[in-house]
Amino acid sequence: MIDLRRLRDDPAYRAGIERKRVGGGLLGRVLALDAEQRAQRHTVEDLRAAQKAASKQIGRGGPDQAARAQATELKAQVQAAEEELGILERQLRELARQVPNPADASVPDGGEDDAEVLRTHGETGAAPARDHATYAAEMGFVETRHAVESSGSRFVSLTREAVLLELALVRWAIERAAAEGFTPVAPPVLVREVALEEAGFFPTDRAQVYEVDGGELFLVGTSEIPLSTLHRGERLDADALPARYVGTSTCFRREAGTYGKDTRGTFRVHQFDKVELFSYSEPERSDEEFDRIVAIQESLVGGLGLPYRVVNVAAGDLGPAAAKKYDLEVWLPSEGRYRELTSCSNYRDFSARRLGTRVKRARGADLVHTLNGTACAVSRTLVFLWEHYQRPDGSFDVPDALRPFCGFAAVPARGAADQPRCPRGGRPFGPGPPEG
RNA sequence: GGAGGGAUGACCGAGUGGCCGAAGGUGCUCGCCUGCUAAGCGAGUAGGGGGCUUUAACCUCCUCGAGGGUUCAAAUCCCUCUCCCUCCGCCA
Repeated sequence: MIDLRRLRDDPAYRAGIERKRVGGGLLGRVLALDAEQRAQRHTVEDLRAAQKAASKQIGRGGPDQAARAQATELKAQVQAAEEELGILERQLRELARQVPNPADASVPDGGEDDAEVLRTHGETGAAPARDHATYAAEMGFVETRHAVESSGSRFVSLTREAVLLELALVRWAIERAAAEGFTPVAPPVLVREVALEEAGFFPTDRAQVYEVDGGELFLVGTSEIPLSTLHRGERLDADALPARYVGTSTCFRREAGTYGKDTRGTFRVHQFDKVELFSYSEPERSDEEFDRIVAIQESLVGGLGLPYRVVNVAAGDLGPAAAKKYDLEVWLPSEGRYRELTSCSNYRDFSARRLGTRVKRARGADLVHTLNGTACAVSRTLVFLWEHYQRPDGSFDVPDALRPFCGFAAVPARGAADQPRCPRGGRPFGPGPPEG
């Protein structure tokens, strides 16, 4: 939710919203309704003050039929005025929640193709013998046929060593985040609508989430949602900030509107596990916190030895809640281009306003800023590992960072004939021979 | 799944129709006092919205889990919802 007062008083705030390609007229209608609503509020409050005063008089004096009749009349007026106010408030809220968080001044103009490359790290290489999807299938790291039969397209089973790699990635990312002061959380993956709404997802992203239990609950697309409710309705002491959490959960996304995109492999799937960083920050410190999260992301992606670049996402591609977003894009050799692996967003006070999460100040309390960033999106990370860590002989080399967490250093090459019909197909499951 | 009890300020806790945004206590802040500490004494101490405004002050409305209702008047009565607790049943 945006700050209506700033919208009306602060031209820069409004300009930041307009850079997000807000449909013409929306802001004008919001401002007009806002003014109307405040005027009506004034009317209601005056009437209600009169009614309360009259009511107090009755309480003090004895039975007085005339005073009661007058109070009854005032009551009717208050009710009528309140009804009008209620209508205006609902209309205003409905419109206001369509207004996105303004883009920061440092965000480039434009859309998907206008991200600004900030820095590049690591050497890009030639395409491997097999792309990630072919390789994963050959190695028996994924099972797609039966997963698709039982669940549909964009569902896969991870199989054999890939399962241990997944656990290793999750464990590694959580430990790294914990070492940076992030408290581990394994939150619920089913949430009420209100949680999505307050986290800044509804109404815009409604088509992206799965409904469960007749619409009572929703499967989260990211643990950011339950993490954002951790301090809902609280006023935090300044010394409790920044409050940092690292969540791990399965994430569910409908991926509506992506027909035909990234249909091979596990690059884009409906269900995946993800480790997510989330910070609550004092407002004046959130830029610092943002840089800190990005630094952690770079150390994670860099720690896997993947060549990446950091891009400053353009205003039109930010999404409603983010004021600023950096993506880490990793080189995908088979496609010969950088693809998004992680991203970090500063929501400023946009979701804190609905969540009611504040920090105590000498006088009063201010809304906190919330930030989130991917630590490790497992299925997509595996895509990059499968291309960057397949050796010429077809074996798979486990990145050094993960070896202590998965218990093997390599997986021997396997051909098409080596694939089990299913994971329990009578073939030995387990780590390959120790490296060296 | 069935039956009952509960949710009040930073915390504990009183309050069953008006003088209650709310006793008392704890905590916290400031002051006093006492070699230091502890104790003691005095004062203060909710949040949010709107108006006005440079800020503050001031005015006003809302908030006693959430939403709705009754009433001139609701923390208090009624309804719905959420959450917590106890007992019974069921399943691990």
